[in-house]
Order: sequence, then C-alpha cells, then structure tokens
Amino acid sequence: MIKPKELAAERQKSLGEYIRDRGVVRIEDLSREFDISSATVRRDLEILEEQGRIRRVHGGAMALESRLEEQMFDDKASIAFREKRRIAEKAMTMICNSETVYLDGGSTVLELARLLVNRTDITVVTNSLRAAVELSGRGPRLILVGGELRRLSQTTVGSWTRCLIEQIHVDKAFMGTMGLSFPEGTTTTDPNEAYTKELVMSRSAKTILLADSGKAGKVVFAKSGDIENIHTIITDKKFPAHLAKLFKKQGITLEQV
Amino acid sequence: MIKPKELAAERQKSLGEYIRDRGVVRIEDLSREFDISSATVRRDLEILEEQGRIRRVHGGAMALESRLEEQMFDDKASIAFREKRRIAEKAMTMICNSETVYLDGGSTVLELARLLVNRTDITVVTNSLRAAVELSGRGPRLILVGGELRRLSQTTVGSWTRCLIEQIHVDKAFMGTMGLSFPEGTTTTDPNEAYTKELVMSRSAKTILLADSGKAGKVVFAKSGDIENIHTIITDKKFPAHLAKLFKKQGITLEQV
DNA sequence: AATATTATGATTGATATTTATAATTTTTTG
DNA sequence: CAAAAAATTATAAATATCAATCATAATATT
Repeated sequence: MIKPKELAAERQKSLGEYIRDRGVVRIEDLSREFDISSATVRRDLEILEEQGRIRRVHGGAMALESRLEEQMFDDKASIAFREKRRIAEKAMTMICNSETVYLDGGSTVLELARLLVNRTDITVVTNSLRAAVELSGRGPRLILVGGELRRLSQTTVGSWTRCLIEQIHVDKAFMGTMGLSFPEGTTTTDPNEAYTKELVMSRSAKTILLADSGKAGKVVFAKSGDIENIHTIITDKKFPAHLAKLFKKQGITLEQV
Repeated sequence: MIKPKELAAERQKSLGEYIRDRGVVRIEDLSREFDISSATVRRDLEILEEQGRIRRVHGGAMALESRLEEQMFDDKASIAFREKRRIAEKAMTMICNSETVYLDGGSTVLELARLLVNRTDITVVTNSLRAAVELSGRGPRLILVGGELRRLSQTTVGSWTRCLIEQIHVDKAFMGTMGLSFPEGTTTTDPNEAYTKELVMSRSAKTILLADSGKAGKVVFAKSGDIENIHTIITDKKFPAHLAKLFKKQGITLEQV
C-alpha cells in the first residue's frame, strides 16, 4: 500500500497540531514520524514560527501557548468556575434597562460579559479585550477604552486610558481584583492596571466588586482601590465571615451567592 | 459509469462541495475524479478562490476553516486572498526597525497584522479589534485606539477616538479603504469611520494605502481622505493603468505586486 | 449555417518543493 | 578550554507543480 504524500500545507497544519499536543518535539522525531527529510521539517518549522504558532529551539520546536495566559483564561477549566459564573449571574441582575456599565478585566467579569450578549438595551464600556471580543458580534453598544495592551490581563492600561475614561460617566462599574482585604482594599500586581482601576471607580456612580472567595485576605503589590469607593461586593458562600462582617460595617452591601 | 459532461458553473459548484467535504484535495485527484484535465481544475480552483470559497495551496486546494465565523462579520477576507496577502507582504517590508505604525481596519490590513506577530521591535497602534486580537498574544507593543465599536468593520470610530489619536504621532499609517478613485480620493460607507481615517492620516508621517484592484474606481458615500495625503499605494497587477498614471502624476508612489 | 465567443486540454518554460550534501555554527563532553 | 558531536544553514540537484500559450472543441450569437 502506497500512502500518497500529504499536501505541504496539510502537513504543516498536522505538524503544528502534533507540536501543540506534545509541547516539545525534536526534529529527528518529526522527520521520522511524518516520513520527510529533516530539511523539510526545518522549513516547515520556519513557516510555523513566522506565523507565530510555534517557537523553534535548538534541536526541535516548542508549542507556543503561554501557560500563564491559558491558566488565567482557560475558561471552563479554571478552578472556581462555578462560583465565578454564579457571581456573574447575580451581577447581571443588577444591570437595569438602558444603563451604561463598565466591565473591568478578569475572568469573573468576563463571565458577566458573556451573559450580556443579548442585552441590546445597555451600553458597555470596557478596557478588556476579551470582553470586547465576546460582545463584538452582537449585543450592547460597545465602547472600548483605548490604551496600551497589557498582555497578561489582556486589558488596556496606562496613561492613554485616561483620555477616554475622564470623559465618561457610567452608572455601574463591575470590577475584578487580584486581592481583597481589610483595611488595604483591592490590590493588583500591575501599577498601571491599578491606576486605571482607580480612575474608573472615580467615574462611576456605583462600584460593584466581583470577587470569588479565593481573593479574600489576599494582598498583592499595587493598591487599586479604597474600601470606601466600593458599594457592593458579590462573592460566594465560602467568603470568610470575619471579613464579611468588617466590610458590612463599612456600609458595603455584601452578596454571597 | 459515464456521467454526462457537466456545465462549467455546475462543475465548479461540485468541485467546491467536494473540497468542503474532504477538507484537502490534490489537483491530481480532482482531475481523475471529475474526468477533466488538470488545467481545467486549476482554472476552476482559481475561480473558486477568487470567490472566496476555497483556499488554493501548492498541489491542491483546502476548504476554509470556519465559514460560519467568517461570515458573521461579513468578512471579505477570503476573496482575492492571494492579492491581499501579496500586498500585505510588500507592506511589511516597508516597516523599519523600532518604528511605530498604525493599522487601520479591513481585510488587507488584517493580513498585514498577521505578518507582524514576530516583530517585537515595533509598536502598533490600531483601531481594529481583529488586528488587536491577532497581536494580543505576542509580538509588537500594542496600543488600542478607544471609541465606539462599529460592528460591521470591527473598528472603533467616532469622537472618542480623537482623545487618543490626537495625542500620538506614528511613522507610517497602513490604511484600508472601500473605494479609491480620482479625483475623489478614498471613500468609505460610514461617516464616523471616514472621520477617524482622516484624523489618523493627519497624525502620520507617511500614509500607505493598501487597496486591491477591486477598489479601483469605486466611490462610496463618505470621503475618508484626500489624494494629497497619500504617499504610497500598494495594489495588485490588475490595477487599471489609467488610474495608476493619474496617481503617479500626483507624486504618489504606486507599487503593484 | 456561418461566425464569434468561450471552454478545454496539451505543451512547455518558469516556479516551487523536496532531498542530499557540504560548510558553518552551536552544544556537549572530556 | 579544546575536541567531538550534534544541529543548523547554505548550496545544488532532482522532482513536482504552476502559469502562459496555443490549437482544438464546445457553445452561443448572428
């Protein structure tokens, strides 16, 4: 039985998938597995690298999917996905007709964005590229906040964001966070991101924090918001009681779903 | 079993379906299966590719990945793909080290974006959501222009875009267009989009227009740029000679690839 | 029926792809 | 640190595919 050689383009696709599956492969293996010369493997890898699909290393190639990004955004697989969705569902009920809302970055807020694809009555302002993509096809009127894209969070941050945010006013801002504690408030890893968050909260009538209990008590590098600026926190049942008490004492509405 | 010879158009339809079913086919197989010469197969494939129904590759043809997704945005990316990619490749050679470039919307410019995934030395400013997504993983420093998202083009437009664009200055702006004619210049369907385009061109040292020959002589609703503001036009060989002459007389560099 | 138009298939020089080999670079090992 | 091993790049030859051309067949037009 003579197996007809694969088409070059077809083979390159297969090669890419093969590499994605294994993570790393040596040229020797690819050459044997696909029954092509090492020169051809090299040329294919070169093409795949140009397309940004893989990264070539001495002796072979690596799959090029930033594990960090995957973990951060590998939607359904992430831990606490259920909690996050319930939190997002609760958040949605708080959006009234023809309101203008702000959507921050983070996986919980992204869940909220997904729930808004049929809300054509509202206006969404966001600095989250992922949220924007979710809502780009149909749904709310969508306003993107410009600025430099921060790769890790896939949000626009920095001084450019000011130009637009300073000119708007939203009814409700739905914010994510890395850490939530008392009395530090909300904290995040990147100062630019923190700055943008504070700015948004200052332009919003109400600030609603979406934070699963995993964030409770955590403090990371940069402060992104004062306790006083938060109106509502939506979290899950596992949120520590002592923290809940402290926040309530501050006049914050704390919803546990 | 001898089939009565099909009509050309009919056969092309069958060919298209055959390719969609298999995903990938080589010309040899199509020639045998449909009992036509390889020359005819090639001609048919050329037509099918022009219509954006398949993608031709060396040795055969491939079905397009996700037809549904593409059509969602009224995507013209797959028609005249070859011309568009060649134009984009030419455009890429014009981007020098550590430059800052602007990427407009449109399928040709989107092709250019795809070629920039490994250019970590440059900075890209764009109002195109799709270009942003292409470059969001890795590659150039990426700055998004904020504003209201126009669904059809997937670009941000309108007065919000001003806040950021007015504060920047780019080395080269790579612009798309719906129509290109003389003496009208570039035209597009949406006035907001036209406004944003003009603004960008005023903030760029050089404006490079990426326009396949299908745009030549077309005039649509809103004027998006004067002839005088264009420095270079990159188009394909089929660009009408009389228009080419006129543009060159205006001092515009016209590259036909 | 005569003619023009278009489609097809064969031919061929031009391109593109693959492989093998030699030269160079990088990595490993003693 | 240098020699050996391995991998990459560069080059050239062999092969396969493509695009242009032209003669012929099929179809449409007058």
